[in-house]
Amino acid sequence: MSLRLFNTLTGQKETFVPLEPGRVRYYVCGVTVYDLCHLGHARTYVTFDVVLRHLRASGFDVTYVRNFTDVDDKIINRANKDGVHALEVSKRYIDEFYTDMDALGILRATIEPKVSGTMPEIIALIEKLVAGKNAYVVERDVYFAVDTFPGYLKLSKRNVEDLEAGARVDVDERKKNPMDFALWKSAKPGEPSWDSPWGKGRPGWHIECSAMAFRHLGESLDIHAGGRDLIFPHHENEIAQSEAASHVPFAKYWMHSGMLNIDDTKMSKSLGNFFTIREVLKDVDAEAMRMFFLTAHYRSQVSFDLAYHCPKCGALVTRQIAESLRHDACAFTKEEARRAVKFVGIDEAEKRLFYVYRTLMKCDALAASMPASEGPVLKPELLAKASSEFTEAMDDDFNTAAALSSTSALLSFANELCDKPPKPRDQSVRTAARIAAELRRGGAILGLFQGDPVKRVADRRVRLIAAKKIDTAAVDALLEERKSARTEKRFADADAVRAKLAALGVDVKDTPSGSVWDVKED
RNA sequence: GGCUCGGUACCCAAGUGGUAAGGGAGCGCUCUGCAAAAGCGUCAUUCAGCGGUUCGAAUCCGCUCCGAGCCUCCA
Repeated sequence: MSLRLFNTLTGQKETFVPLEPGRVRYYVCGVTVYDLCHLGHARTYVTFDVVLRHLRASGFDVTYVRNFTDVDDKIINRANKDGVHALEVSKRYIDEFYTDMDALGILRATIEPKVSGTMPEIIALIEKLVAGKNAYVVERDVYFAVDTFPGYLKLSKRNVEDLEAGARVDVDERKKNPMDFALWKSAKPGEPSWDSPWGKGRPGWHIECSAMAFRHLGESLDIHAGGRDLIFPHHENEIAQSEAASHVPFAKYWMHSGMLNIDDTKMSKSLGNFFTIREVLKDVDAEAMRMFFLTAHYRSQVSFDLAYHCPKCGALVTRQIAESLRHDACAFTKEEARRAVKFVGIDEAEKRLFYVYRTLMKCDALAASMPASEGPVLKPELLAKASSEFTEAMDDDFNTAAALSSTSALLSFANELCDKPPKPRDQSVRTAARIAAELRRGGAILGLFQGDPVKRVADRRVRLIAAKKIDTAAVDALLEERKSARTEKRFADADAVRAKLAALGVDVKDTPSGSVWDVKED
């Protein structure tokens, strides 16, 4: 089996054949650093992080370039608003970007260029386009002439008439065609600017990516990726300016990730219906968020569902009620209402994630109970099937949802095995070790299951105790009370104590070595 | 208005011509003094609707209904 991926350019799944055997030139459009990242960014970068990991696991030597757009109108606006220099704004949000991406386990790119560090290349590229008559200078601005590039709109599969019918294109008399876009914009007073043959100014939005890709990867890339919303105009314009200058195909494969919706509408800054990554991570596990994204195919649109609860009585309420800050006799603050919002999909993913970690914990314990030994394992066919299904799913256009489901049989078998290891014991021990290794192998490609299970489970417990405000001293006291009731065989009393503990959100588990407790799952 | 994509069980979701993966919830069972965890079983004669093509359709074609995205800055 070989890797197949969906190419936006051709509209179909194709076998992946890199331009140079064994090597992949991979470019992903990065963020404009003027604000904190939201969940939509998280989904996109998790998606392309998995693509990177799978390419590498498949044996490719990947050069991964992901840029930072640090010269842009929105950054300038932000700088003016905050009364600081534009570069301070971008520096700050690059740091914030790393904080969020690191939390989500997203790997650093091989090269992470910035627009501000690529000016000579950008200017040279624009000069080349002007010299080749694909671009023209008007006063101190430079525009790309879309009519000079026959392949224009081949990626988004539109035609100029359709776009013009939209009638939302800026009417600028100075452009030869309304679709022409700026390569260089002359500086307005107070803006950061760079010297150029056309005077002080800065690059237009699209040219930077072409210049950065050319500089670090050459004129032809294997894969160019980004969010679906970049297909037009951003990627379309990148193709036009790059290919007009180089006369070779800019990227062989174009990959686009689906949008993240909230309440059935795309999450976006302009609509204001967004959650920043970090505000959601206050309430949920980062790895669970990552897993949530991977339970759906990367090209499909994912809905981020919210469940609204009354902060006072806990009842499930409608969004309208939650926003009205009043539910029957309960009244609450906006902050309380926000804290009571449940992220349905992530909560579900978190349950599954910790089922995996508990399973790994049991496998590790069994594996460590005896020195490692050589020999056959139990159900080798189950292991082999899970492994090949996982790889096949990933090879089929990065079908992470199917890959994840291929681990199910392995997980239930692991639990069965660890709970009652069949004899001979050394065979069970080897099998547990093999299953754990296989789960971790697949997990590494998804960027999941790499934590220390004991630590992850313990940390989650601490987090849930804090979130549910469980009084551990009270729990311990009740546990003592129950212990004496049990030793005296006063089971009715013991059960009454169990009920009290349940009311506190605590589950008690009686083991041969005594009673332990955990936070009750919702 | 134009162009795309989608509608699969109570919920999430894979599957794009060979007879409906997986997960969550629910229910039943095993284990347990009770419980939890874990395991097992059960849970869509059917894939928005209606026609058509085919030996065979969730998958292909046509129409209808519904939802979303893009056409302006967006991941």
